[in-house]
Amino acid sequence: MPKVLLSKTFEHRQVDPKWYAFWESIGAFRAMPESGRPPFSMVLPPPNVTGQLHIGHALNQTLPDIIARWRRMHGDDVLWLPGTDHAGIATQNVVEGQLAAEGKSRHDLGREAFEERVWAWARKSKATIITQMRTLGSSVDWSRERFTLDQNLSRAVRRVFVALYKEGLIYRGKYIVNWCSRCRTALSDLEVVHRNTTGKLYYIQYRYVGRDGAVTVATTRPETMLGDVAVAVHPDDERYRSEVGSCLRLPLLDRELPIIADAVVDQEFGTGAVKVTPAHDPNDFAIGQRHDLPQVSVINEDGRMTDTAGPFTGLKVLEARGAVLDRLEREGALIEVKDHEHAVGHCQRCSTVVEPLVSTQWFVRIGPLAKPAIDVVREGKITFIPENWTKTYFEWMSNIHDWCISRQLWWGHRIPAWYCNSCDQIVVAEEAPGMCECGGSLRQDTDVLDTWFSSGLWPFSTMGWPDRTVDLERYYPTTLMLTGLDIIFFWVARMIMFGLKFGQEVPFKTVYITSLVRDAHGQKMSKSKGNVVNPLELMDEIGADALRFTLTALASPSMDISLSEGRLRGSRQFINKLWNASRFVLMQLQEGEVRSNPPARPSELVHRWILHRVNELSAEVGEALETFRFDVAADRLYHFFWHEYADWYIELVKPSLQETGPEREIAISVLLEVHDRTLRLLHPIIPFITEEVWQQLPQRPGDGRSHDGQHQTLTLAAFPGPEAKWKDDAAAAEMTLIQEVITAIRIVRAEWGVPPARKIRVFIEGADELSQRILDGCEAHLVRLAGLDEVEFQDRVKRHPETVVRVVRDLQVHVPLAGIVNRQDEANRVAKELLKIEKQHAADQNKLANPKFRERAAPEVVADTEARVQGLIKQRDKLKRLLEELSR
RNA sequence: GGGCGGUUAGCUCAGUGGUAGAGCACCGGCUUUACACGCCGGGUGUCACAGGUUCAAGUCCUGUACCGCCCA
Repeated sequence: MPKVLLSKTFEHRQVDPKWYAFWESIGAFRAMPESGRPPFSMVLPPPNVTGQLHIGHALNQTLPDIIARWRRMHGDDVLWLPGTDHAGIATQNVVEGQLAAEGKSRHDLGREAFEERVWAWARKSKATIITQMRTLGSSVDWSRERFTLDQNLSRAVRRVFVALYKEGLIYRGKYIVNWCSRCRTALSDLEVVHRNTTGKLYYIQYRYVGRDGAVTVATTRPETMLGDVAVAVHPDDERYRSEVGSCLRLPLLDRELPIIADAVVDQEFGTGAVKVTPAHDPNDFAIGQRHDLPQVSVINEDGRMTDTAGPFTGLKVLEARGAVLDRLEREGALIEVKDHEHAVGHCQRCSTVVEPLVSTQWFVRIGPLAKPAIDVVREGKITFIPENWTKTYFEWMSNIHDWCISRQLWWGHRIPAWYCNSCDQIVVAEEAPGMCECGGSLRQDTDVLDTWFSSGLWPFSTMGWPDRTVDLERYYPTTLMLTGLDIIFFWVARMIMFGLKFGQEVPFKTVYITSLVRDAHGQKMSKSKGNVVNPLELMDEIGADALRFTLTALASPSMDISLSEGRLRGSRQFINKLWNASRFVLMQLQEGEVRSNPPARPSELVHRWILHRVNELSAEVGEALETFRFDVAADRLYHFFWHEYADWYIELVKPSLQETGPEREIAISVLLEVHDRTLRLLHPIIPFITEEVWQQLPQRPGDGRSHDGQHQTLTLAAFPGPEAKWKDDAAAAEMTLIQEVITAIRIVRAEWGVPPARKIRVFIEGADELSQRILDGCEAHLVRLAGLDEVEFQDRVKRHPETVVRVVRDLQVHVPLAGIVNRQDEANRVAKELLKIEKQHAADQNKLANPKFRERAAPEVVADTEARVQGLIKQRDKLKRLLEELSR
């Protein structure tokens, strides 16, 4: 009595959560520092608590999960440490948006209540994200979950801040920064996104002081002229050389401006003379420092004009621009206006135009941290994959500026600096100091740190640093960093800098950079375009495995992923195929079927062949994963499972499964062996369905034991590697011949419309001793898979006018089709094939006729070509004879 | 402006200097009791374009066009 154990369709909605809960309950994903097994660790940039995971996260969870599961099956002690990031400005913005909807601002709540509110949101978001990660199947160690604002992680932040401050690598000062007037905070360079904008270039005339004549300057931001303190020209510019040192009068405000020479001025831009506004332009700020110019601030932190702006005080920047232009025009100082394309900086989080302005902030002196971080990559201690990201990394790291780390936000790590209310002492300390040396009371800096300050510490702060913990000793440096390209600067670069500085070592050895997931037509997903794919909805529809398989199959290096419907459908169908083939296998088992090992070398060709193939597959998949070719691994597995194992092996083995005795026993043992191995190879990519099936297969007692020895799980079963004993190239070659003969007969049937149910006779001519032996042994297979009632081998088959003949290598396959075949049509078909063969033959013949080819091509290539030509000649001659017979 | 990547079948993409491939879609035929999310058969192509290197180029080099990303 066969036992049917699997439902007719794969119910991912029931199956997936069941196994995730099981894995967690047996501690399958827990790192075990005392295990003595080789450690493998990943601490990846965590998702932030602004909301939920998107499809890009699905990719960046799936790929490391494949690696983690694969390494775990190899017996490594895997630590994949999960967590979430507080994402200061982003999360604050989300909650502020919610407040705005209630008609409130954070100031209405006050700092403490607001922080409470953000915490509440963060907890909610975290819960959502954790659910999503479980749904995806991420095999992380939840017992070690961290959040960037956890107590210990905050302590690590303070420790680092204090240490860098003491070393002079953190300083406080008044410099020009990027300012978002909506978020009311400073931003780092990375938080400013540049968008090409068509604006205007305004030409404004500044007259000389005390004499006739004028200099025209060009600017895209005329309102900043109110803060001008000089006009700069290039020292080599002949047009202005003699004017350097003269004075100009600033229109509207009558301020006197010297003409200065500075090599940074671009002679090609505008008139070659530029206004200098040190308080509102980073380049001008630098010029101002070189020439000891004053800073005149005319825009304040609200984005309005300051008192210094004279008649324009209180106007918003754009209003001021209009008003300034009006006045300039009336005074005849506005000479010309041109369209001008340029990049305008916007706040990454709220898209407000960023205002460069001078402000007192905290900075990290980045040079001394960047240099070693560049060196370790140059020395190969850290490798980027794909390799070309190395260049991007170098490019950015070599042009890096001091990093503004203070943010005027309420959500984040409060800066551990205190100011004395009595003197101008600043106390920087890990814990709140009592009072100032002078006895004065202290107040803590109200600002928080840039989120990415804590990002840099993530690989080791999560492991307990600054304490010397067991985890830190064992799992740091981590083995692999895997993340998106947009994270290289925010996280990866900072982790390398801080890792070297405080972890004493590189934080990871390999950095795998994933691609962007786009929509079906390669468009970037965005809410405004409405093409966003929600991974949870998608998984609900097709299951996590189908989504994972799709992402994996498309994850080829450096290529963005277009999430095409066709690919998703293909994966779902593959999962279905896997399910049904598994059902078939289980249906063959008897109650209490015991798992026995297949014989070392079965006598049946099909068994030797499939064992050889699954063995080769193990090698290919292993190698693909070693080299991060996720797409190759998925492709090989798909092809093997469907088009070798299911299409051929299962079909070929069916009769043996109906038998009793040794024939069936051997067939079952091979079938189970191959099925089991394939499930293991597939498991890292599609964990749920493979575990569901594997649990139903009879197991060897020792396989996949959980850590406590109480359970068996595919997650902890050994990942198959290639084994010499299964290698059998002869079986592969013999099987190919069988497949070619069967296919040839099937083609004849299809071409002549022979109904599948109708059995036909076939004569095979010209078989040598070897192929005769092979085919003889597989006669039953030919009969079954080609729909025959008889196959005969003859040295010389008598031609019959209504027999179709196909040439397969040295063989001629005769298929009598009396009453069906049309001689003329068949003659045309043979003529067509002959033409193709002759064309190929001519091409190869030409090659061989070329003495240079024989001289310079690799000997194997020449030999291959010669062998091919011999084959083509034989085929050609046979086809020619056929054609003659048909034309008679 | 600088850097990087891409252009291969209708769509989404692999491709190691040596006879152009996969999935989906499509066409023809099938209730072959694991699977119609299936089975059998079918390739539908100027490998963006122009030069070059080579016995041999989708693959290497140079340039052009278009698309995209990053940085300024």
